[in-house]
Amino acid sequence: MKPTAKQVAHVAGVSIAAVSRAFTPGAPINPEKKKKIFAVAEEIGYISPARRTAKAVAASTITLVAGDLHNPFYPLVLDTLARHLQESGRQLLVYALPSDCNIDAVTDQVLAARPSGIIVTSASLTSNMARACRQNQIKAVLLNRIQRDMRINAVSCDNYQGGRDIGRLLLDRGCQRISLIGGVANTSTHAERVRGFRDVLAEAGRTIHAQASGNYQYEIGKQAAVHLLSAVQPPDAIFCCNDIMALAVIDAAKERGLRIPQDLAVAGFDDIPMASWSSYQLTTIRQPVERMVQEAVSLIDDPNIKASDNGFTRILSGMLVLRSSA
Amino acid sequence: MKPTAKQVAHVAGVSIAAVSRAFTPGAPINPEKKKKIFAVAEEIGYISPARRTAKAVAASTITLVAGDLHNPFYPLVLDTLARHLQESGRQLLVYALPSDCNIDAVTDQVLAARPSGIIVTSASLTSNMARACRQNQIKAVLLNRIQRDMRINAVSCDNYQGGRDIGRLLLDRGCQRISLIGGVANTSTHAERVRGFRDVLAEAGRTIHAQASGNYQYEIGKQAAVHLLSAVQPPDAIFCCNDIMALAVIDAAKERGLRIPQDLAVAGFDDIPMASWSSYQLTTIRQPVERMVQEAVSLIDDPNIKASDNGFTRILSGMLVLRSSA
DNA sequence: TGGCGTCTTGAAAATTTTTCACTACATGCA
DNA sequence: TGCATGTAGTGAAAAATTTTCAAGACGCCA
Repeated sequence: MKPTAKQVAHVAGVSIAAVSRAFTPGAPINPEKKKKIFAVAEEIGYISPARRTAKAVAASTITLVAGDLHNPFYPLVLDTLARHLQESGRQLLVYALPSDCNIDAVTDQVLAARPSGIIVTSASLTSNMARACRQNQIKAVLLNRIQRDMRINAVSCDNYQGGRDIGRLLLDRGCQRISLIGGVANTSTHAERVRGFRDVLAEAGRTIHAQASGNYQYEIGKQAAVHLLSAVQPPDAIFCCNDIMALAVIDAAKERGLRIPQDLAVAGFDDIPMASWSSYQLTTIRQPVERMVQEAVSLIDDPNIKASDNGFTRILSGMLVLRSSA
Repeated sequence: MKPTAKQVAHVAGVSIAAVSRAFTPGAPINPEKKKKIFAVAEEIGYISPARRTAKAVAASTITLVAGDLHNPFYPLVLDTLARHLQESGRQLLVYALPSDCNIDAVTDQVLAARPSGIIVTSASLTSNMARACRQNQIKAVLLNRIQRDMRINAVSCDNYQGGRDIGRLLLDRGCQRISLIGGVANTSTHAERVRGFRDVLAEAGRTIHAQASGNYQYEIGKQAAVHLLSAVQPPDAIFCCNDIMALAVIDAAKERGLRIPQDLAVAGFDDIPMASWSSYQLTTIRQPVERMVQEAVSLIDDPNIKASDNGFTRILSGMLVLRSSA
């Protein structure tokens, strides 16, 4: 038996007209009464035909929640996603997280729009948000990040293999004091890139000569480079966990009159457009952005995957791009 | 007298149930009959309560149509706009124009979503799109571009004054062979920046020593630089109409062993994050992104401004940012 | 040809939305 | 202080819309 507004009115102790008014945008109703009506409606599973229509219209929308649009890698993701959705007549909603907020700051807004799926990138999913997505039957996908404690869908480059590839390359180049500038410590991108890098060094009987943290940003990455290059035994190679930091390392090295790669080999991760600029010519791992976007949308579109499932993870190979920095 | 579904049914020669089905997503109805019902409904001004609700929900949405998210200036615009809208409980829809398409490619999609306003950036508005916005009572605003033939709202940096400021600076620096790399010829950003630059040189009895076109892109800008620097009398200063091209010029100059700014002074326009990187330290005009975004949203929100009005233009001052490149 | 399944349709029933009269409350003015 | 006015919220009832259901049309297969 399908729930009706009449039942909502009975349970909430209001008139049927009040229930209808609660669901009609701009109709006069006491806000507290409106809240109560919505609570009861949700409890018994009632949704007005008008809201159902609004929901159906919104179902052709996918939402991107982006934690960092200043890193040139993520505008690429956004651009690719927008074009991909447009090709199938769909729309992209974008939420940009302020740098001092976590995703809980936008959870209510994001879910209120009833998108058919949510893609989160360069931000961590909170358990609050994960629960809310499940309750609202809205699928969420992490893009370029994996959170194993969250049971959430994820699409990521094979960061571990990328880290290995760079480690192998620097060893092959004969580098002796191979060092590392890491990203954000509690992210899978950082952890896996470092783990792959460290494993391949260990397999060759080597350890990371020196390590600093660059928070995935140019300025902090540059400070980390200055710190490492000031050591008594400075590195002769640095793997940076993303390109922006690697470009900062190159800048810092040049300021000290170091030649790239003769005095210092530098490698990054991402292959942002700036990596190919003449001042940098950065050797890096190219993330397969097109494929990653396709897979994320696929996960959302797959009818066999439910919002309440335990999460699927798809790992896609990156590609080593050789330029003159290492 | 408010139009009813009963009237639509009478005019279209169908039942009231058919009219309701036409407006209910997923309800079974012959597609041709559906089209006819919508046509009649539009003619007499009928919209079902369900569709009215969907429309009201969409009215808290603003759409950004972006022609170029690869230029780091525009992700900044997008990020600023998204955050600005979120603060007032609104949502941002994003459409990314493929590089071989004009805005007509997304007009139907964009308008079908019934946003409360459309912001177009790094793309030209077509007369088709302008007309469609007026018919649908949806306000459009050009951001960082002005099209005087379109009678459309626009918000822009004072490109003319910016061009003047750079010209004045290069003259003050004593540069003799002051040259120019332009952007995209039929854009207001190009035209005004060049005009300001040219006017200030003319006022000092000078002309532009040499000129090339860089299409606002790194690679083409670099080719233009190589061309200018290969001349018998190469420039000792180059003003590039955007930062990306200026960074490419610096790269090209360094490849030739030229010192910046002693052998070649370089200036740009935008103040993207990369302009402050150590390899570049670019002197440029900073566009007031926050203010521009605020003004664009203001134009959309202003109840006294109608979609059918002749268009308002707001010009905001940029700021000369001195670094070591000029 | 008959049976079955699918799609579309209008009449009628069910449900939702809107209208209207009323109440309560706040504000301004004499 | 009392009265008039305006605004916001409300439920009953009228109006409008949506859904249900039975019927017809059509295509396919044995």
